[in-house]
Amino acid sequence: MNYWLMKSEPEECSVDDALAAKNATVPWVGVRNYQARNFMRDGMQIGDGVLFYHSSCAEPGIVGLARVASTAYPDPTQFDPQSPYYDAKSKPEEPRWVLVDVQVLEKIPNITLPALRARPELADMLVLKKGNRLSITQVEARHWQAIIKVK
DNA sequence: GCCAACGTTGGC
DNA sequence: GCCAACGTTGGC
Repeated sequence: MNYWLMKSEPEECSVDDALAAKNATVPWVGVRNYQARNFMRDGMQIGDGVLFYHSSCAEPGIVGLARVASTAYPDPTQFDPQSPYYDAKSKPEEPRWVLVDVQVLEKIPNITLPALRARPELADMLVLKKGNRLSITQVEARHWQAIIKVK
């Protein structure tokens, strides 16, 4: 069992959007970074814990608890010329990008970036590292536990 | 809108 | 394989 933090722009898919979806489950479309893709493809298992994070917004932070709800499968948006995530170089017989389904279990009061930084036990979370742009990072069990306690 | 950080691309 | 240029992310 692993834990992850997954960033989503609320304008794209907020925690409320995800909660409103069928079974509170959304396909995590649009990841176009190999490291993040590899986490989904090779690292994630159904049932893994997910911290739902809002990025590129007024109050970035952790806004929900979720779980990995599927194994990895091809991201359909890579084949859709209308999609901003379209990738002309990806072939259906050899898809370049995959995704997993993410199911929100609980919306929590926003644990903002400043609030995360204020907690010494969370200080070395990957998402808080300077220059971190990765949309999916692994979360250590101790960090997960601390956040469950704080929420 | 600015800018630091970092990933990707492409010429050589 | 190197590395400069360029593009993107994301906090502020």
